[in-house]
Amino acid sequence: MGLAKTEMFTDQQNEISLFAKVFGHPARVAILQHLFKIDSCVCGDLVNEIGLAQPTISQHLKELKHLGLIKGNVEGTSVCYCIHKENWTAMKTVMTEFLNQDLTENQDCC
Amino acid sequence: MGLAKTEMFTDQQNEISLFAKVFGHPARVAILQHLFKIDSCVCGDLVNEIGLAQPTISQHLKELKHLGLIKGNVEGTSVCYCIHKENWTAMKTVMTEFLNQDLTENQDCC
DNA sequence: AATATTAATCGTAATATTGCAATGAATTAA
DNA sequence: TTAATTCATTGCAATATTACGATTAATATT
Repeated sequence: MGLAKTEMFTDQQNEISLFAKVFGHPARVAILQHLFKIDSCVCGDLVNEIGLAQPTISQHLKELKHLGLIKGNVEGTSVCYCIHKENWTAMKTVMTEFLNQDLTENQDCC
Repeated sequence: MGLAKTEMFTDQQNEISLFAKVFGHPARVAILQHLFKIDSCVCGDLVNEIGLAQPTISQHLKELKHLGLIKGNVEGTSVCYCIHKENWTAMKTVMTEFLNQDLTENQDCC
């Protein structure tokens, strides 16, 4: 039905999948990498940087902001975006724990 | 249009988003965590473990297998699944590099 | 052979996502 | 005040995803 039955999973599983989902589009990956690369706020040139229309970029930024991974500050007519450090670090903890599950005892039986 | 314009992004950005997308559903997160937890092959009981119908689980397993993150071996009438260690490690390298982008110089101007 | 078991596939319905043109809201510049 | 700039929002079309009943395919058991 196109709808995840989130109630049958743990909070942790749902949290991991929500973070992963937002990284599940190359435009959002590109936006985040650009924000890291310029290492400060970016005001408006994301539309030129990425090759998508302004409403599309705006929508992707909204999703990143909704998850708390970026901040947006209004500066006159433009808006400045940057990585939300604390939240990024918190997200990294959750995702890293998932990725680093222990493999050492695995018998590799297949 | 519901279709990512992958050709306008780098191979790395597309690869990150593909891995992330497969983690973007709690059922697949739960399947992977279960495979790690039992630390060996699991033969068939994933449908009981997760609360979804057999065709749904089978579909999620297919996606995980397609990305190479799990292996599936036929054993009689059942199929045994386990984590594909090498590919998991390779994926982890890609994802960790993305998550660990340097924040130290960031001015946090917002 | 007939039946049971297990898992993949097919078909379909419901919902979500992506992308953008058009528009709107807010500020700045003239 | 009028026009320009910048970005958010709306509305819509195209496509993707999720879920599952029904079926199929393959092997195992009797």
